Amino acid sequence: MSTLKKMEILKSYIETKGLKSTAQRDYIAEVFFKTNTHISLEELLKKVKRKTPAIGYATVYRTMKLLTECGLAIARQFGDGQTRYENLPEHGHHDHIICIKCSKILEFQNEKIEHLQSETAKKLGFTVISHKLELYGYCAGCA
Amino acid sequence: MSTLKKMEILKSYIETKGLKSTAQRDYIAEVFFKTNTHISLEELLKKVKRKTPAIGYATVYRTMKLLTECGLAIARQFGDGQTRYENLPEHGHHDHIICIKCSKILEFQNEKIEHLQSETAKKLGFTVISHKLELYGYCAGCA
DNA sequence: ATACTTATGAAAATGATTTTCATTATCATG
DNA sequence: CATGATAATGAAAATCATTTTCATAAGTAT
Repeated sequence: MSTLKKMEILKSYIETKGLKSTAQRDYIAEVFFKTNTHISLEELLKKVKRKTPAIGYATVYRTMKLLTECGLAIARQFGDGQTRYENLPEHGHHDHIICIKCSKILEFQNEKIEHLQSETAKKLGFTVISHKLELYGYCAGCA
Repeated sequence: MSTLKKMEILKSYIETKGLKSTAQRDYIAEVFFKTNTHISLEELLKKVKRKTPAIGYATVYRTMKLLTECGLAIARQFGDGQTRYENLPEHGHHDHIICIKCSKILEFQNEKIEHLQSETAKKLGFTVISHKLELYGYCAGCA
């Protein structure tokens, strides 16, 4: 989904909820929609402050909560104590592999796994709509 | 794996690390190994305090860290801000498939998927230690 | 028993996130 | 376009889970 489309969704969500549109919120969302990693709040705040140093971290927290609420961001905890926010990918879906020592996160796709998943589900009478797959282990550097 | 076997593993882990065995730690581990849900530290502490009110929460934290380290517990975050600990199931590992309509949860096992996972990880330079796989969809009754 | 080291419990510290509060900005309406 | 009601902001304080500190109390090898 494009950034433009996401901004539209946000706008209409704000309208339906009777909220007000603000420059800070729009800018935080805009910066976030440009990311393609699992960004922590701290990192996002740093990015945002480059142009708008006056912004407070509470506002960033509030904005990310809003984006999570309306489905434009996915909040994930990988076990290092910090929530990371994932921007919906432009094209399709991916899974994660996380280093339990250095917290490095890689993304991967595997058609065969996806296929096996729906097959396994079918045997149990289920139709798969979505899934979450996270692998935990040691990366090359930490092995 | 039986509770007894887990206690043995813990004991040998403690020995190899040059740690000392204590009544508190043993008791916390024993109580934890009897659980079969995703228990929070608070809940575990409450259970433990029924018999040993003098125990401090720091000790429970320390013990769960130890159990997690030696693979006898799995720490999970479901997004409510609290870490939950999963006791290794009696019989091997399983994943979950969840109906998004009626919330039914089934467990399943699939060797092929596990194999593909470690293969995929290897290509990325990772060694897999554990994983989380959750399928979401409609069960037979809700399709 | 002794000496050395680890474990414990209570309290303090930490770090991420949330809330409070005074002030400012938005927006529908007159 | 002024107004009034209400939401949003930023800074600071509060909260909550978790970790660390520190003095004291075991555990263990000798």
